[in-house]
Amino acid sequence: MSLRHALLGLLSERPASGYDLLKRFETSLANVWPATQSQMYGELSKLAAAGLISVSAEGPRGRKEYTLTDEGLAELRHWLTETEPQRNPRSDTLLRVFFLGVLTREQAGDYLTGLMDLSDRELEALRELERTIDWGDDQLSVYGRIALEYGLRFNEMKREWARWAATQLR
Amino acid sequence: MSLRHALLGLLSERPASGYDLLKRFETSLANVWPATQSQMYGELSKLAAAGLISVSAEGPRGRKEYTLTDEGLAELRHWLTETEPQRNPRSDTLLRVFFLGVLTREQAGDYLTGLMDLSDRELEALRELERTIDWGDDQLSVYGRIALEYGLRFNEMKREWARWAATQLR
DNA sequence: CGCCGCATGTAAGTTGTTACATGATTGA
DNA sequence: TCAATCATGTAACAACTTACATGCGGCG
Repeated sequence: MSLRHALLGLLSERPASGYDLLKRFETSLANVWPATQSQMYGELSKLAAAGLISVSAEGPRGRKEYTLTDEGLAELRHWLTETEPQRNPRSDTLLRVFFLGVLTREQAGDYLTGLMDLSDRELEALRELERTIDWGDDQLSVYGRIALEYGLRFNEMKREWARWAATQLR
Repeated sequence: MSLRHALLGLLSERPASGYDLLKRFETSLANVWPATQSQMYGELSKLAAAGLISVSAEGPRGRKEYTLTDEGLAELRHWLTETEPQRNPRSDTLLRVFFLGVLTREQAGDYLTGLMDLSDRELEALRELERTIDWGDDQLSVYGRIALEYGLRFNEMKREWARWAATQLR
C-alpha cells in the first residue's frame, strides 16, 4: 500500500505528471521504493478516483498534471504519524546465507566476498549520487540527505559484516 | 521466486512436512523471508510437480513428508552459485523519511526516535533469540549465527543512524 | 469424550512485473 | 524528415495476503 503514499509524497512538493513522477522514481526513490511505469499509471488513476489527487492541467500528448488535494495531504500526514512502518522486508541476500552449507567452504567464501564487492560498488554509486545531486535547502534535500546517509551506513555495515563472516568460515 | 528456494533449502537439511516447514518459517526464517501457510502449501505442490521434491512418506491426518530430490539439490546449488541476489528491497521505513517535510520538526523528530525504540526492541528480541536457540555445530547453526549477527549489526546501525538523524533536525 | 494441536487445502483480492501497444512533439 | 523523447495506457502473469473451510489424532 505504500506506492500510493510515495506518489502522494512526491506530489506534496509540486504538481507533476505520471511521466515526471516516473523520473523521480528512477532517480531519488529507486533505492527505496522502485516502481514500474505500468503500476504507476494505474495507481494514479485510482488516487484521482479516490479524490486524493486531481488533474490540475492538461498538456500536449495527453499529458495530465496531477495536484495533491487537501484530502491527499491529510492522508499523507495520517500515514506518517498514525501508522507503523511494519513490513520487515524480505532479504534474498540473507536467505542465501542460511543455506550456504550445501556448498563447499570455498564457494560459500566466494559468495561472501561477492557481497563485499557488491556493497563497495553500491557505496561508490551512492557517493557519486551525493556529488551529482544539487542539494538545496528545501525539505526534500534535508530528508533526502538523511536517507542517503542511511544508504551509506547500511552498505558500510554490510561490507564489514561480510568481511567478518568470511573469517568465520575458517 | 525465492520462496521455492527457501523451501528447497530447509528440505536440504532433512525431510519435512508442510506443517513442519511452516514452523521453521515462523522461527528461524521469520525475519528473513516470511511466508504464509497458504502460500507454502501451494508452492510445495508446484515443487513436487516439477520434480524438485517428492513425497517420501505419508502420515496420519494426511501428513505428507517431502524429501529433496537430486534435481532439487542441483537447483538449490545453482541458485546459490549462479544467480545474483538482486532485488533491492523496498523500505517502508525509509520511504517515510523522504516525506517528513510535510510534518512539523517535532513530529519528524518523534518519528525518528520511534525508529530508535523500534531498533532497540528488535535488538533485544534478537539477543533473546540468540540465548534460546540451541546452537549446535551443524551447518545451519554456523550460517544461522552469521545471519543473526547481520540482524544485530543492522539494528545497531539503524539505531545510531536514527540518533544522528534526529540531531540533524536541529 | 472433548479440546487442542496437527495438517492440508481453496478462494478472492491486492500488489508488482513484463511485455505489448500506440501515438504526439520537438529539435537536429 | 526522422529519431529521440514525451506520454499514457492495457493484458497476462506471478507473488503475496487474508479469510474461509475441513477434519483427524492424541492426550488428559
